[in-house]
Amino acid sequence: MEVDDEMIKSIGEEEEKRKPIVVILVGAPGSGKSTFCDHVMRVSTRPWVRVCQDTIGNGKAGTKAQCLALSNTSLKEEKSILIDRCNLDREQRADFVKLGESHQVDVHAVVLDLPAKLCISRSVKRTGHEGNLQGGKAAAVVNRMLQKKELPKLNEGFSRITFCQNENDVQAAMDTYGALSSSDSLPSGCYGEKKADTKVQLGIMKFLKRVDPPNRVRSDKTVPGSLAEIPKENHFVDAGQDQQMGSENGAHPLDSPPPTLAFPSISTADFQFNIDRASEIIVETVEEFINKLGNARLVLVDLSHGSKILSLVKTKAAIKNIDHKKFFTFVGDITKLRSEGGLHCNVIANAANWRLKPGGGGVNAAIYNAAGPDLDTATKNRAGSLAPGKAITVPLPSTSSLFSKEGVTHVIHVLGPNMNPKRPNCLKDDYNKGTKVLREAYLSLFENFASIVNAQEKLSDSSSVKPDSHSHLDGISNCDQKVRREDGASNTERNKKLKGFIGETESKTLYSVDVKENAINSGKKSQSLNKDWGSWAQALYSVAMHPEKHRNDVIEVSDDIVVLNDLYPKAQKHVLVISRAEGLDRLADVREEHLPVLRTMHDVGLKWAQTFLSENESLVFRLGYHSAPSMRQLHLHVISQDFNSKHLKNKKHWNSFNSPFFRDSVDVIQEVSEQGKATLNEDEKFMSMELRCNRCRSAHPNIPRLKSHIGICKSPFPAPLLQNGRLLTKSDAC
DNA sequence: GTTCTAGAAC
DNA sequence: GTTCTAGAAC
Repeated sequence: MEVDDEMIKSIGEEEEKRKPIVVILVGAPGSGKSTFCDHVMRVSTRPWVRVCQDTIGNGKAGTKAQCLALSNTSLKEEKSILIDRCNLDREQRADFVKLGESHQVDVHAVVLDLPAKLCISRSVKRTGHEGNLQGGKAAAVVNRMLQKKELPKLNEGFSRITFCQNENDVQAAMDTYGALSSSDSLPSGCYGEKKADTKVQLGIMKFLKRVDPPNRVRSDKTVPGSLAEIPKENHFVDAGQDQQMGSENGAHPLDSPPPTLAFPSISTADFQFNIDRASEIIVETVEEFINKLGNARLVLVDLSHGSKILSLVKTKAAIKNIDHKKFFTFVGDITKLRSEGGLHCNVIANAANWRLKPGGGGVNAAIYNAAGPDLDTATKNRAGSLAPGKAITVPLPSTSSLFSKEGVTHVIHVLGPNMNPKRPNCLKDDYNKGTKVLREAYLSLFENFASIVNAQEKLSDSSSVKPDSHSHLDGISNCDQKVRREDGASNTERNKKLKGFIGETESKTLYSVDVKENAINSGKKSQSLNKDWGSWAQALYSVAMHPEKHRNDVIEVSDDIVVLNDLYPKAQKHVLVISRAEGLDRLADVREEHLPVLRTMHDVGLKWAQTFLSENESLVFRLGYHSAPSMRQLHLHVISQDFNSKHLKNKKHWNSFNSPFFRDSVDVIQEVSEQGKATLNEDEKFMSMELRCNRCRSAHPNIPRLKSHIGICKSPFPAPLLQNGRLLTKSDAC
């Protein structure tokens, strides 16, 4: 931003009298509005009042009306006011702009238009949550808000608008407002509007110089800070016309980059696939896929400046007129694209080996090194090997530094054909087969990426819908509060609200329809996303990600968990407490950092058991996890021990709750806190164990006989179950 | 996860 | 002949 010093100094010459102003801050959560206010109020000699919807309610959700009331009083007292709420769209600002007219004062806007990723990371840090889930949600909320962003214009009623696109701009604006004495005023007009901003642009150009010869510098205007835009102008020969920047009438491109897959050239390094043929295949498969990807982008990455594959692909893509906004090449380290390259790629592809093992060299070694051991663990949980031509998606645990530093959420392992006689499965010179396999590899890679994009779009929809349950709140203006809520500070109200759904077992039919639809959808869209989970196994995942779409089945929802009645209860009372953490598919994924989730799930489970116990004292509850669940998404079973259900039909049903395969929640929590993970008794042998009564331990030849026995057995439960709170009875609940 | 059903067990 | 299990398909 360029503040005109001379103009500032000329202020206040005509007016000696104190004249308050209204400064409306405009910015997403995490853009620095409160910091701005604090700074100005600390250094200024002018009396300021900060009108903050977050704090105005004294701990409760503030309202816009309260903010307006405080604004009116303050202006009457000749105090200037700082409106500290998001104010991202015109409608949200309108009432505050009107204050100018009613109090005959100037109304200014200070737009904190910082990169989305910065706002997101601040939002996450501010609320003290660094985990995957919270981070992802904060991101979704901030992104969603930014989509609705309407930058202020003078004709809304502002006399002055200051746009800040980076920290320096913000500092300058804080200095400007901080320096205002009671009688000063600032000149009217727009300041720091988007144009080729030297400060930011320099930073970008410095980077570009490093990674690519800088002989294609564009002179047209760009959006500073919009890192998503970087590659377009630099990585294709004849990148062509400016297609994206035109922000003529205030329509600004999003600050958050679209979903982006960075991938190395497959098989052309160690596997010695002919580079020219490979470039053909890349361009062809990209061309086939690019239009199926919405606004998502594909980026071919190579470390080397003189990369032959990049230049061949660039040329061929240009000939085919492939949209360079959606596909471009990039020179850089695939493990440092964001931190060193400023290119945010949420998904990266790994040129894997068939054993899916770390090390070796090249991209595989680099990615495993950068990701840390979590990638290996996560990969092993998905698959043990990979066939040439195939790809497999591995969600990156939030503990991985690739996740935290680079914003990579998924790694897709791809195995291409090998033409190198010194490596396994060499095709010798069979390029017929090699071409087919390489093509298959790229298509599989892009398909996996498309599945991730689909899943993330759904997630973002979900996050944007959830706050609507607070429909009494004030839409976007409450965004700061919403983010906080997303982070789990206040769930009780929502929980209470939804608790009313309990007992609506009739809704099962609806749920079953949902499940079927979901199965069909995921069968189509996510076929390759989770090869190890059948399409039918996605139902709980779907509920966890989109509880709002399953209102009839969900009996409780918070930021961390969803509770629903098991669709096929195996006992009189059988509910599932499902974690909402993306990537936490099953007990095997649970690590020490998930302890808070486990404890929350346990507490929620206990609460439900107690609720049921208060309705029926004779029940006994057990809380636990299946060692190897059939359904994706970590879920805690809260199940009464009568097992009186028509849905309990076979040995597996029984043994999954009555053998070591069932892991008590208390034990899981203890093991995870002591050993960092839970013991899994996954062996199939537990499923085929003889059928024994859960009370007297008597054996029974088949399910019907067992069921008739347990219907009458009144023996006490075995001693181990009575210890450590594994069983919950009425007396425990009191 | 369930459903369906062939064929084993009774 | 009927009951029950278990594997395939979804």
